[in-house]
Amino acid sequence: MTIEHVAPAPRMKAADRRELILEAATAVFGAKTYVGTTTDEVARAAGVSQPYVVRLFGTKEKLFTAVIERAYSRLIGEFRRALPGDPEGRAERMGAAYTGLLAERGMLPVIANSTALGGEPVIGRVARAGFSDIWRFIRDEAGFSPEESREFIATGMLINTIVGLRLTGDYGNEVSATEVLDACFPDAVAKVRALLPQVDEPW
Amino acid sequence: MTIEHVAPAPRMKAADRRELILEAATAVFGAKTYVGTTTDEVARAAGVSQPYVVRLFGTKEKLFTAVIERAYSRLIGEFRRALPGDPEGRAERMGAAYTGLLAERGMLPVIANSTALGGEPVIGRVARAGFSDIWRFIRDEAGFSPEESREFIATGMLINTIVGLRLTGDYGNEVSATEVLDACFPDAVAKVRALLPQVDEPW
DNA sequence: TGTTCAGGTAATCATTCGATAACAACCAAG
DNA sequence: CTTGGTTGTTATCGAATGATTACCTGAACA
Repeated sequence: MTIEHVAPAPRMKAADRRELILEAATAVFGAKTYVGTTTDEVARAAGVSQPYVVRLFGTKEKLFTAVIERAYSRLIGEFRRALPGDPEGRAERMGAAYTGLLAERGMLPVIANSTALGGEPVIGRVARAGFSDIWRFIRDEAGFSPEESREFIATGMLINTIVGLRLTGDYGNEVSATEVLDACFPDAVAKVRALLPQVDEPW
Repeated sequence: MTIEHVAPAPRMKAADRRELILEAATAVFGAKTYVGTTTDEVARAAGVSQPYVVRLFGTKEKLFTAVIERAYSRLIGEFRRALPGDPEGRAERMGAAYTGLLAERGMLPVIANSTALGGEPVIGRVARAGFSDIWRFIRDEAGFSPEESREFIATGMLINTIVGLRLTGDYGNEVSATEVLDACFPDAVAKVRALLPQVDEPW
């Protein structure tokens, strides 16, 4: 635990502090994976003490599930805002909404990593629920056909993989990485690239 | 550490023992994620002592990278065996090779999880290298077009996600899981479903 | 102006877990 | 046989880290 005598954090309503910690936690968990990050790192990123993080969320696991739930919730919110308008461009707008959310620190890696945690008893349930919500939204609210849904989700998973692997960092330097990105995002390479390198930036 | 007085493991050539441990480690890492599994669990799954696992591989991290390298290597091996024959059915045969490898304990979750670990300095390099090898194989040896490659990989990532989330098996009734599966694998639902539930079975 | 409670910290504990050391049995070669 | 390398073990350490406890402090309100 880092002992770092510091002026107490300025007073704040617990709800606001919670949101602030969730934002910081998203960034840290996103950069270092669930088990790889300590509650102390989250606390320092949020500018509070480690015990306070634990007290506000109960356990590290609960903190993480809160982060995941928030991420999926935000994602659906973005999708919903992209809904109205010409039905023709709906998929494009929703895709843009997705990449838009990527700009938020840690948001995408958290979502991407969550899909690999189905084996964890508690976290897995939350991750499945989040994914199911997305799927239902796409089918019911957005009205995608099965084939459209599959295509849309698959593209999202591909983005997740590319970001998860940090392949964007190798673009231009490594042949295969360059090729993968060119093949997967013929139109949007620049956009995807511009958004993602910052994923690991120190907090 | 589990103290469990046990008759010494029967003697074996170190190379064979290594392979045996790698197989066991694949199953355990696949079921519980990298940081979630202990070297002691791997050791017990392999029927040897924990310190011996560490000594054979140096560190837990090196053990895991060995597991990943082996997984991608096996995967390319399977793909290569599916290559000869009518070029028309090549993609189908390779897909079958993939799902075939899934039957091996932990193999798929290890590959799937590896794509989320690009942020780890050492493991990330290995994961990227493995993915790049697959990509190069698909382009160069299998001769897929960019669009075919993208489609092929995307489908694989979708499978990874579904398995990673454990949308199959016992959890299948929990959510719209069957719907996801039906939409994503209209032809192969039965096959995929039959293969995957066993991912987490106790070792 | 006292008092009460929410917001927050410092100190410390209890485990867990990867790693190390030291030792023991087996087998092959000279 | 005995000697040396290989295969393995038991015992134990040390660091990391999530959680707990006890305490402090500022403001709102009577």
